[in-house]
Amino acid sequence: MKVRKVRGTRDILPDKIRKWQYIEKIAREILENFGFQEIRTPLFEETPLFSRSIGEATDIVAKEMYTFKDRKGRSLTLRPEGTAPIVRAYLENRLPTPAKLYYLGPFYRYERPQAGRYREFYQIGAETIGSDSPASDAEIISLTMTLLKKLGLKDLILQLNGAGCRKCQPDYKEALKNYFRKKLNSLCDDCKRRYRKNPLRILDCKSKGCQKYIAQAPAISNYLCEKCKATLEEVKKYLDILKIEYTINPRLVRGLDYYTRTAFEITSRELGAQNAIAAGGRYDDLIEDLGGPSTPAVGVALGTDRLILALEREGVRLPVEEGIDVYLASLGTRASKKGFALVQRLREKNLKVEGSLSSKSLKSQLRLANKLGARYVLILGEEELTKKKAILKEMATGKQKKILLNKIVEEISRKVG
RNA sequence: GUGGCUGUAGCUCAGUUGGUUAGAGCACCUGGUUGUGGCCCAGGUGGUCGCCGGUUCAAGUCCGGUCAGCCACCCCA
Repeated sequence: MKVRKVRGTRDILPDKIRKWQYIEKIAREILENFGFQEIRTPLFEETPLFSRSIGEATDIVAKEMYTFKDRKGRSLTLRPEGTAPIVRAYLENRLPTPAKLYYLGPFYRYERPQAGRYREFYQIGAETIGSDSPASDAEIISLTMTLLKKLGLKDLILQLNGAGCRKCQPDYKEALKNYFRKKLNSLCDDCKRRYRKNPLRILDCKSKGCQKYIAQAPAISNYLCEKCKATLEEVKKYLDILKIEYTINPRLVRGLDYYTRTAFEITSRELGAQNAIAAGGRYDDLIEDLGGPSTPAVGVALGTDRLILALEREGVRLPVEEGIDVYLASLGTRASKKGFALVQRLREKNLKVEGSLSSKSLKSQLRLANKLGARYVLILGEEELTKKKAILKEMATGKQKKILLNKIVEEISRKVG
């Protein structure tokens, strides 16, 4: 039996990894520009960290976590999202407040795979812990938009909403329940379930039958408390200052229980059903819930896989570097030994150098050099050795000239550098 | 978790109403005379037709199961 990759996982192969590296490089640059610092937390944590923060009733906790027992019987879970581990690390290490942290890496959820949805998926995220200023919300949104635009995405929609807080959310949920109670029989089966579990989720049901009732449903904006209202208004003002376009979607809800007040989502029109590239919001109660002092916070998570998918669908070409600087072709054993040393010296000059390790024909060595995208090829054979010169060929033009062996390193690093 | 579509060389796909050694393009390798790439030409390597079982004299082709991918739902980044 052949061993295959586990369902919902992927190998990111060399021909694609440049894109990933480029995206991660740009992401780091922008995040650092915005004053965020990288943090790395473990891929697995104690299970209660997630079940308590994300919410016992959510799908993530109820049926999508990779939970297992270790050899001492402790219940551990592969991280299904990034915020809870960071809050844990923030509290455990008593990081200075406000803490502006970012992370990137893999996350795990047991879902049915689909394009843009994997069981091992990658996210880039940022969290500002310890600031209740709506400017922080706007800053988080701004950095996300800056990154997406810098990478070349155009077809984006930013949706914003006030999700309410501990004070006003219960009132709104009650109002929703009152409203839908009489219509329960007309709603789809999923919504009947949502009615009991989390009435907020009825609001983004896609079924036509439910839509018409949803349109008439009470809007959360009428139920927000003063603080929630003020926060939303301020965030909008800050976004206006930055000229970031958004639409208010009063029915935007997040799937994780810890979100409060600001909720936002950035979608791409290119993506189909799994169209959320980035999403986030405030979670002003989470830190206290996890045993810390009452601390406001706001964050965002970006789906790297979906980001790449959207870039591909929009036909964006990333400026990734390809090819090597020098390929050394050698003929004969004496030349290949000499060449081996030369390759090393060129590499020490921080050049990308490849040399033939087998004694193939010059023709096939040049074919390989071409395939590797070599800018220059150094040809070294018996003839060159006796004359103490090598041939330097520029692949783009095909021009070649002879260079003294002891001047080669200098000459090439001048040309390439 | 539910429904649907798909599954043939590394990749993209052809394979007639089930019938002899399963094809193409790309990729890969070698060659087109002495030590020179990209184009072109010639030749070559490569497939237990996802896997298991069934129907049949005979299955890549039909049926069932299973696994995987995709689409929608669900969920979410």
